[in-house]
Amino acid sequence: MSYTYVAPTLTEDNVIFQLINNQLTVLLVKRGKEPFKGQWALPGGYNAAGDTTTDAMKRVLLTKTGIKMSELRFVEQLYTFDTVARDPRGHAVSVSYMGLCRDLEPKHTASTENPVFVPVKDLPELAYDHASIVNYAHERLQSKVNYSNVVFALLPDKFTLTELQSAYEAIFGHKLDKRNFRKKFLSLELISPIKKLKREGAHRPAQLYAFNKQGLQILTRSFE
Amino acid sequence: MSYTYVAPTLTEDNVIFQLINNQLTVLLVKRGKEPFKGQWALPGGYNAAGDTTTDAMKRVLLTKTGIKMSELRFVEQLYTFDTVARDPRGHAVSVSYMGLCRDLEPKHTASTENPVFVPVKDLPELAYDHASIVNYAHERLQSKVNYSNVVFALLPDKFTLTELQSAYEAIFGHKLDKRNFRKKFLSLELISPIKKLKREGAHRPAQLYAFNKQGLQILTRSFE
DNA sequence: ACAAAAGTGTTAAGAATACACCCATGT
DNA sequence: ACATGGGTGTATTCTTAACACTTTTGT
Repeated sequence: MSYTYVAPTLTEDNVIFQLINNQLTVLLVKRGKEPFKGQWALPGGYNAAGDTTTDAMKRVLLTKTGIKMSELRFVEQLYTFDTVARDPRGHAVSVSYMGLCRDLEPKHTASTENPVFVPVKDLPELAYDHASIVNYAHERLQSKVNYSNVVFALLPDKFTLTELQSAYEAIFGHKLDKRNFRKKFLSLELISPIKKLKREGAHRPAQLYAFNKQGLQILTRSFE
Repeated sequence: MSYTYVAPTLTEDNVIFQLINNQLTVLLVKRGKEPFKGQWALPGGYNAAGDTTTDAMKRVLLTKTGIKMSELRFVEQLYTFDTVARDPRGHAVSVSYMGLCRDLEPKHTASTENPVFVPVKDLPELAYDHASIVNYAHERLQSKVNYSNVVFALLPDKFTLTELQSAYEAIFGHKLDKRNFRKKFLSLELISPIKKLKREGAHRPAQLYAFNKQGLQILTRSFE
């Protein structure tokens, strides 16, 4: 069988989230070529023979947005879509990944105009089926923050409880009760206060916290 | 770029679960060719250009196990693995799917010896990375029965509460409390008693139940 | 003194858990 | 009459949800 085998086009698409001004944003690029020239799209591209899907992700991200994969604090594969090919051949298979980061500035690169983080609440029309991929990623993130500490990847190393709560609110898209949030989150024993306060603005300084462990932890008792 | 593009080998692997004698079983085939000749493996194969991943699944299942995809009562994509190729070329990308069914008998086909449902608790050594794929699928199923009615796909249309509980126990791998299970499951309002009893054996006949709705339903209030 | 965000507890309702006996049938 | 699996309720603990005022700072 294998001697006549021809593989379908394999592509790779990325949903990179970041919190900016207490808003959840996603990294988009403006396509410089047909198809969908001039439209906003997720940064994505071809996955060539010899490259694993993470190799492809690394290359695509760097080429299209100037972001190094090592700058992402959390990466997870999402789903593999049967989709429209990037070229006129028609059908393609596209593996999508979600990445979480903080404080990243995408760079203008040769192959794309204007990589930029756009608030998820206010997305422009996207090329291909990318709107549904963003949606899928957002839902995954929402459920993941519920049963893990993955929010660490979107926060600075030292953060206040208000910043933490605000991250959850940005991800869920709704407000949470301050006292209940603090009580519940502290009971998970994922974070501890550090010997430092955040002094900023004309108000009482805030206790800073840090996560107890680096990396992903899965909770038995879910959050929200 | 696309004129020099060569795609990696794309394959497709299936984890088909079924309940047999109150045990969760998974469909395996004995490989007739190298590599891993003579070893047990998941039914899988090539995904060729022009075929969507579900096209590939349909073909692979029918060819290797004689099972029609339409006989599966639930299908869900699991994960896409960077893995060892089925041929000596090395690297391949493999999309895996989970399927749930009941009362299916796999058939001996030209391309495989002995497709057979094997208890998940007592798996033989598997080819490739298939042991970890089965494990991944099992975890997905365990979490999915918790927040959905997906267990319907493994049960007959009419079933007793004891059969339902036994399905959960087979999936979780541990016993559940009878009174608490019944109280909790009935409170979800997914099933209703029908006007029929199951009479079987020298004991009190059992009330039969049916799911209220066909197809997958997601719960807000999780199960276990 | 005031504006602004930080911090803090209690009550009530609902959910989860632990647990043991009687019921209806076939042989 | 007995063996077999079907069926049922209560009390306790834990979790969730609703809710408002005081504290500390900078200006």
